[in-house]
Amino acid sequence: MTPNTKAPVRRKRMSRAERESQMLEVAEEVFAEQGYRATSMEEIAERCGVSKPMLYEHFGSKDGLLLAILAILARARAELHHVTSEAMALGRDPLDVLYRGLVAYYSFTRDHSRSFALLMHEPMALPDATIEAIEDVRRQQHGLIAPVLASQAPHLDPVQVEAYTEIIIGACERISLWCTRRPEITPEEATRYTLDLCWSGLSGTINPENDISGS
Amino acid sequence: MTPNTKAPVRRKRMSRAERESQMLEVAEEVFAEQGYRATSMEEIAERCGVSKPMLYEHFGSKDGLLLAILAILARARAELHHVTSEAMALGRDPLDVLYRGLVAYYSFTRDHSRSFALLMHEPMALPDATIEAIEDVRRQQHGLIAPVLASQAPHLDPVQVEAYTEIIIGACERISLWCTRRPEITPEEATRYTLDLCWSGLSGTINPENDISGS
DNA sequence: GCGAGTAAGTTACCCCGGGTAAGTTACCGA
DNA sequence: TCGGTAACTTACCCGGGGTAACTTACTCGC
Repeated sequence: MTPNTKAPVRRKRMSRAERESQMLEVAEEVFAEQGYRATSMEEIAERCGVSKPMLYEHFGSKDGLLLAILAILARARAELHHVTSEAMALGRDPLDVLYRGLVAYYSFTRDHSRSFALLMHEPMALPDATIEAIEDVRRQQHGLIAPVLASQAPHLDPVQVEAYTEIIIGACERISLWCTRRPEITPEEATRYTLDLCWSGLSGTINPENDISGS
Repeated sequence: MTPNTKAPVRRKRMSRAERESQMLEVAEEVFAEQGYRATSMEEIAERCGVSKPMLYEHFGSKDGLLLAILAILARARAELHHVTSEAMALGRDPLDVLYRGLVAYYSFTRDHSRSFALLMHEPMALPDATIEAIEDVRRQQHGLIAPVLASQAPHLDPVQVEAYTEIIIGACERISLWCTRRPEITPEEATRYTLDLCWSGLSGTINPENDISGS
């Protein structure tokens, strides 16, 4: 008798803009929950209370949908860029500039952690076991680096050791990827760059007397 | 008349071990060429001169095949770990230890660049346009960071600026990911850790008088 | 009010690619 | 030479991305 036996979900008709933003919201949530590859368009559509072709009407393809989500992120990012640039302009010295930029970056990634995870967390599309394999590589690196830090600087608290270790791992990954784009860089040079920065730091390199504006 | 009109590829029968290693070799190549998602089992099978179910016989699934490749990589990595550890044990001071470790790491990633790219290059499974979006984020960061370095340290050559920028980007990505695992870390703390390392470097933190062995 | 036009939505389908069941071929040892 | 088995094939299933063609409901001019 009750109509909901036949119509369990109250499917409302919506305007294009309304529907679109609802879809984006749902899709971001589902992607973040299950990863990109594991999520079917069917499921997103269902959760929107709508059928699959509607999604295609709005976004063209699964990739298109993801791109639309990323575009939102890009707008936020543009905002970040703007704010950061202004903050940098206010910095009195390079250290201050870096400080402001970093705080903005980390705040941003925290406030947008869902989209950000979608972007940077590779879980998205890789087979589960593979992610494990990748993390194994990192754990191994962690196991190599952290003890050195801990034993050499016993006064550091464990969280600090962890943070430094993460930084070094990130730096290594980035640089070795960079090396594939610049094959002329030898491992020794790569090492030198890495050590210059991680060991000596920028403080010695950047002239503290300069201020941020070029002149 | 000639038999190769009907049998273009000379499909030889092989022993299990022979076939398996051939498959791994081919698969690694094709994955590296086209990415994981874009590669079909059919194509790998074809290039092996064999039919699809053979792949499944050997590896169970597409993910299994990738895992088997990664396992090879893991063995090489174990080798690296061993070599690196020994090198580290020879290091006279922390800097030397880091130096040896880094050279080993970068040499390894270069020598195994194909598998390594497979592992670390996210292209693997993400839609192409998405990769572009991710790279956009990085380019933006690059655009923020590189000018600061360049203007503040004019004596650095461009390659160096690029390297340092890559390191900072890598560090930021890693730390912000780390923050999602440790939500109690504030952006300000994250910034402090990043700056401590990238600005001041480890040299001040690690006591140079300690030698590598704990005692 | 009422029909035309359009935007929102649906059903039913294609096809590709991962994965499998069942059958076929070639090698090897007794 | 013949049986057994390991290497291999054909022919299929099915889930999910993507589309064509059709239907429903709101809106606006008369």
